[in-house]
Amino acid sequence: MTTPKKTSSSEQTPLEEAYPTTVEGLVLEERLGYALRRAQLKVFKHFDEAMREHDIRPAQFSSLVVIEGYPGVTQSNLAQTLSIDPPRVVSLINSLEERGLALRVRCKRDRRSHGIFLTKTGEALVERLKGLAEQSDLEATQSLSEIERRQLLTLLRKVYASEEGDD
Amino acid sequence: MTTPKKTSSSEQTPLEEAYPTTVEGLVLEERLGYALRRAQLKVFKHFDEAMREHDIRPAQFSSLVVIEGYPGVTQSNLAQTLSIDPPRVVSLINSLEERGLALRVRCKRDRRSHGIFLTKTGEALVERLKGLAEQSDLEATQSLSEIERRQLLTLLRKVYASEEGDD
DNA sequence: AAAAATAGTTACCTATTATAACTATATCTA
DNA sequence: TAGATATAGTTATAATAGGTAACTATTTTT
Repeated sequence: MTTPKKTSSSEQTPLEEAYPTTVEGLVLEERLGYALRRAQLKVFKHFDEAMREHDIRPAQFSSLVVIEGYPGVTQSNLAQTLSIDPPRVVSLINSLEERGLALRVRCKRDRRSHGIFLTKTGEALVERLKGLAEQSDLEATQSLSEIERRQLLTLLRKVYASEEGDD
Repeated sequence: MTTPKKTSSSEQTPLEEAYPTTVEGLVLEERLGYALRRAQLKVFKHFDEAMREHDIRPAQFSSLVVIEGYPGVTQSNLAQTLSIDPPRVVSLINSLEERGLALRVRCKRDRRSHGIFLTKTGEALVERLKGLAEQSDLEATQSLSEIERRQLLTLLRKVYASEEGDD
C-alpha cells in the first residue's frame, strides 16, 4: 500500500502518491455519524459471525429478546418498541413462526391483535443467543476496557433515549 | 399507551397489559450492537435533515471530505478508505461528477486508474456541508455534554480503528 | 347504525450492498 | 519479448432493508 500524502486541493492533475488508506486527520474522524457507522459495521460483523450457526439476523434477535421479556406483546407494540414499521414486523414474526420459535395467539379481548409468545424451542434458543451475543460484543470491543465498554453503552443510550423525535 | 408489565413466559394466553414501548430492563439494553444501531438511526436522521437542502447522502458526504483531503485519490483507495466495495464507488463518483462536484482525471502513470478531484463548486459545497454536519451532530446529541460527546467519539474510534479484521 | 380508528396484512417501490463477470491496462516470469 | 497473472474500473445482477399505500377485519366512537 502506498503512503498517504496530503496536497493542495487546487492541483488538478493526478498524483502519484496521494493515496490514503485511512481517514486519519480528516474532518471525517470528527463526525459522529461516521464513527457510529464504522463502529456499528464492526460490531455487526462479529454479531453475524456469532449468529451464523443459528441463522439469526439482528432484527430477529431483538424481537426474540423483547418477546421473551414481554410474552404476549402485540405486533404493533413490537414495532414501536424496536422503532420498525408494522409491515417489517409481519415478515419478522412470519420467519420466527415458520421456524417454530414463536407463535401468534389471537387476542380474545381484541380480536384484531395477536399476542406473540415464544415456543419452548424459542425460549431455549434465545437463552443460548443472549450468551453468544454478549460474547460477540466482547470480541468486537477487545480494544476497550470493561469500564470503557460500560461508558460507551451509557453514552449511546443517552443519545438514542433522549426524547425529541420519537425515534 | 398501556403500561408495560412483565409476566411469566410460560403463560401461553394473550395478555391485556403486557405491552412495552421501550426496551428498558431488557437484556437488549446491554447489547452494544443494539445501542449502536439506535444511536446511529438518530444521528443519521438529523444528518439527512441537515443535508436535505443539498440532496447529499452520507456516503456522498464522506467521499467529498476524503477527496478534499486527498485530491487525486483513486477510486480503489476511496473504496478501501471508506470500507465500501468498488462498484459502489463507481455510482458514487458518477453522481458527484454528474452534479459537477468532482471529476475523474485519467492517471498518466497508470492509465487504468483515475485520480478524483473536487471542482470549484465541489470545494465550495464541501466547506458548507462540513459546517452543517457539525451542527447536525450537536443537535442529535443535545443530551450529551461537550466532554461526553468527545468521550463518545474517542470510544467509537477505538472500536472501529482496532486492527483485527481489516474493517 | 354509521363513521372513524386500529391491528395486521399485502403489494409495491426505492435504496443499499454484495457478487460475478467483463475490459483495459499493467506487471511479472520464464 | 510472449504469455500468464494481477489490477482498476465498470457493468449487470441479485439479495435485502426499508418505507408507503391501500386493503380486510375488527373495535370504538358518536
